[in-house]
Formats: sequence, structure tokens, C-alpha cells
Amino acid sequence: MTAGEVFARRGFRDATVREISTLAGANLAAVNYHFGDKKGLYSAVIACGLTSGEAFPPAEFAIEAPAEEKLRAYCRAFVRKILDHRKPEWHSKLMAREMAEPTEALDEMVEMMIRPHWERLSGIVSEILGVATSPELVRVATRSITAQMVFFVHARPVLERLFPGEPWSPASIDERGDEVAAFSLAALDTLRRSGGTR
Amino acid sequence: MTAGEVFARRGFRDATVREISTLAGANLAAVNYHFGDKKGLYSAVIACGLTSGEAFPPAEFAIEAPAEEKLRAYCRAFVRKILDHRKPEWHSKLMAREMAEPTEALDEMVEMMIRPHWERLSGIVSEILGVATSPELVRVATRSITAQMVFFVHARPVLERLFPGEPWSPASIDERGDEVAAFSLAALDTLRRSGGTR
DNA sequence: AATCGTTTGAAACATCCGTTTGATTCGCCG
DNA sequence: CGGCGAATCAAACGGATGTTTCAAACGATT
Repeated sequence: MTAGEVFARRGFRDATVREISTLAGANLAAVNYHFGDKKGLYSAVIACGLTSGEAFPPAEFAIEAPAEEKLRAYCRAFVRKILDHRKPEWHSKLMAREMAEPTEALDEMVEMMIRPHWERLSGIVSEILGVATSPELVRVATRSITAQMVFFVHARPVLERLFPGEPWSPASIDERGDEVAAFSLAALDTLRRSGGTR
Repeated sequence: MTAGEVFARRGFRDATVREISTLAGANLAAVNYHFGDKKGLYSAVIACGLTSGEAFPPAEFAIEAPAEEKLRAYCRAFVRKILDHRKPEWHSKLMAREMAEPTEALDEMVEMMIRPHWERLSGIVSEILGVATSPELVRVATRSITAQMVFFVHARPVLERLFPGEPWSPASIDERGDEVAAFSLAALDTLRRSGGTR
């Protein structure tokens, strides 16, 4: 769908049906014929994005690997998924847009994409911190790790202005994921010792 | 300015001059008379937000306090500033919007608001990690801490759906800031030992 | 080949938005 | 009071957008 790119780039309101249809090589009325109206097209795009979300995390997750290694792999894969601009760039952009400016599609989005991610990451965190850790601490840590990663998407224009010249190439994207993992593992290491049980 | 609220709530495009003027009790043409056009009004709102930004961080920063305590106070103050909805809620919302969907106003915004914050926080982080720490590590840590805090603004709709019933009252807002500080201090504690110098 | 339901096409329609206009009112100084 | 610039108001203009319309092209079935 080329409509996804336009929606991701311009937002729901700024995206015009005319631009989408001409960019897709289709007629203007085709949109209303197939999807009813503009909102129907948007819902279809969201649904497409939800189902096309390839299995995540990828197969590189050996269940027998130490939890720390799992977290590193998870961070790297997650950051790469939301930052790599090769395949479906609009996917994560649309999600970021929905977060800041939610429509009715956000509810479904949370349940089908975000909550599974959260549960997965939460499991890894709990594994690192130990089973005796309070659920609140696990949730706080999961939230902090997630925040560091989505920050690259949400604040990218700011980061580009704060540190111009910083590369956003696929190679350095992996570095960003590793940095998040390193910072988070450092935090979890201390938390496991001090506040593990209460 | 009631225009700021509308711009923050609807975004630049979705905000209509009609809604702003009627909500402000003024006439429609008054906007164009005083500000030239819609973009002029937006610039005025941004400028207002930039100058009305009260001195931050507040006076509670005793320069003789230990750096860890400074970070705690900073996180608490920052989260309170961007989340507390009593005074100028639209302020942070507008900033979050500019981040995800930048206009020409973002450049000025970064230099006048965000970079000072960054330098301040960066100084505290450097103080905690020690002078021998590499600038890259300081920057990564500063970025991670900032990410955790602005996450509350950027992903608030998602968090509300992930964990419904969670309070966002001023009292629990301070808890959120403390959680960020605790997680970050835990990370810095480990990083200071292991990767402090290289 | 004829027919009928489905899809595409260009143009028009209705609505909303930002902006302009011209008349009117207000505030003030002489 | 009278005059004058500034501010306000209702109304209208031009443009853009989502949607509709209706005719033309298509494709499978008989």
C-alpha cells in the first residue's frame, strides 16, 4: 500500500485522497469505491500494518541463551525494526503518530502489537531481575527500556538538531540498540542486587 | 493564550482559526489583523511558550548537594513540568508535537529550550560518572534519561491503554520521576564502575 | 455474441478553511 | 463635541478537500 506512506508522512488529516490516488496510479473515486471513505482507507492501512508485522522477535532468540543476551538481541532487533528505513518505513511512523495523536485505531494497535512486545520484554526483564522481584519494578524497568528505544523515533528531529552529523545508517542503528541494552543492563544489575525483593 | 491549547490539542493543521477565535471570544478576522496569518499566530504562540518557560531547573538545586540528589531533583522537576496539567498543559504538548512533526519553529525551540536542558542534565550525569568518563557515554546516558521522561508525554495514550486505571495525579507524577531517577542512578552506578574510563 | 454485475473514469458538488473586504464601533486627544 | 486612527465585526471570496454522480470500460457467464 502506498497509502501507508502518505498517511505516515503527512498524517491522517494532511494526507489527501488525491495525492494517495495519483501516487498509487489509481483514480480518485476508486478510494471511495473500495473503502467507503477516507477513514475506511485508513483503517485498512492500519489493519494491513498489523497483520504484515512479521514475527517479532526474530528467530535469533535461542531460548537457552542467558537472559542478558536475550535483552541485547531484543533491543537490537527492536531498534532496527523501528528505525531501519529499508522496508516498511511508514509502519513505525504511523505507530508513532497514533501514539501522539490517537484515533480509534490505537486501541486495536495496542492490543495486537504493543502489548505482545511489552509482555515479551517484560518476561526478559523479569528473568534478569529474578522471580522474587516485585511486579512494579519489572514494569518500571520495562517502561524505561521501551522509552529509550522509541525515543529514537519520537525525538529524531530533535536529536538531529542537537547532534548534527550523527549518522543514522543501518550500521550505527545497531550501535544505538546496543547502547540502550548496555545502559539498561547496567541498571538491572544494580536493581537486582539492591531492590530485588522487598 | 487560548490559541496554544487548541494548537496543542489539534495540531497546526487541524486547529482552525475559527475555533480559536470563537473560543477566545474574539472575532475571526482579529487573528489576521493582529498576527498577519495563521502561521504568524503559531509563531507568536511558540515564542510565548519559549519566554514563559520559567527558570528551570528551580531554585531547589543546592549546588553543594551530591550529584545523585541533583539528578533525583532534576527528574522529579522535569517530569512534573511536562506532565502537570495545572498550569500550561499545552506547553509540553506543543513541544511533543513539534518533535514528531517539526515545523520551522523547531530549530529555535531546540536551541532555546531543549539544549539548555540537555547541557544541565549532561553536567549532572558527568558529575556522577566522574570526570574521566568518555563524552560518548555521557551523551548516551543523558539521552537514555531524557527518553524515559519524555516517554510519559509521547506515549501517554498507549500507557493509559496498557495499564488502565493508573493514576496521573500530581502525587503519582512525582513517583514517576522518582522511578526514572532510581532506574537511571542504578545504571550510572554500574557504568561508573565498569566503563568509566576507557 | 449478448448480457449483466463489477470496476474505472472525469467531472461536478457540497463543505470547510484561511483570508480579505468594507462598514461600524471604540478610545482618545484637541 | 468633533474628528481620527485603531480595533472589531459580519459577510463574502477563492481555494482545497472529501464525496457523489453517472457514463464508459471491463470480464465472466451463458
